[in-house]
Amino acid sequence: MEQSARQFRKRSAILDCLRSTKSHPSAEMVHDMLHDEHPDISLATVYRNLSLFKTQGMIRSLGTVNGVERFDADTHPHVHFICTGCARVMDLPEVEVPQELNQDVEKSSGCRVEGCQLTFTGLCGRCQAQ
Amino acid sequence: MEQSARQFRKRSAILDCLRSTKSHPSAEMVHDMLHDEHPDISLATVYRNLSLFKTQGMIRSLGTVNGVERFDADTHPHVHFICTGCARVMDLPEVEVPQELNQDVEKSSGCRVEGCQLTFTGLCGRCQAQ
DNA sequence: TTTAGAAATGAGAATCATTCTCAAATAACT
DNA sequence: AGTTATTTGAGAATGATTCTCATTTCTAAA
Repeated sequence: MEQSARQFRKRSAILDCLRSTKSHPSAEMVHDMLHDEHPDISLATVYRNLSLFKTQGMIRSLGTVNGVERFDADTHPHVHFICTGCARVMDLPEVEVPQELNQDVEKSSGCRVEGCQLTFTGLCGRCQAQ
Repeated sequence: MEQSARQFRKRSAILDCLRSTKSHPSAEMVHDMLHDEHPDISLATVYRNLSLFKTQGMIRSLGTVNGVERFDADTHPHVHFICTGCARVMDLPEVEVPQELNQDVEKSSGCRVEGCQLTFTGLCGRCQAQ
């Protein structure tokens, strides 16, 4: 039996929240953002469902920033910038992801490539001004 | 006064260990590898010195794999492959890092780029065979 | 609609990587 | 040797994440 969107209210609220933000939030940030609409949601439920979505390939993990895992509902290949000053994570939609590299990697290493992550770090404009 | 290599035996042992391996180890892996030569070294000292080297730019962090931070003494730009099966981290020396992207990022985003990380994930040859 | 079984959730405990504290050891410089 | 600054070991503290289990919510069939 298929799951309808309405059946698991908390679950879909978590996914909707992640899909409607560009902040690449952590589990705790998602929990905070949901607080107004779902004040009774548990942090464990947020963690649980983010893990589930991740294993299902519905969302991606961007790795950890300052020891905290960050998530992205946009699973299309794109580039990120992480500010070492304020820990913001931003998309860099203008930057091309070199898709042909996947082939190179598989050829030269014998590894089967399932994902690719290109991330720049440095100071965002806001943090440079300070 | 400069620090000679011999002054801080534990510290330089940690750096030497990281420089002499291609396994991109975690703090605990470094601690284990040092056990024969330095059975009295503390895990806290390994963590402490890896953090120090990182802030000094002598080593790089590759981010976390399964919740554990991995380190690399090779600070030259190069590409990594992380196996989702066995958590091995490998260099991909054959793959070119597109250096000119740094300029593109700074131009289009206004961010000051200080680092760049290109990482592929998937299954290594060993894990594909299983 | 009721009911039984399955899945999801909340609350808080447990886990585990990492950082911190502080006293002891070691090194540098007189 | 004596004095001071740095490094270290041991274990406690921290903090993000996961786990447990009782409760709630949903599903499917009667």
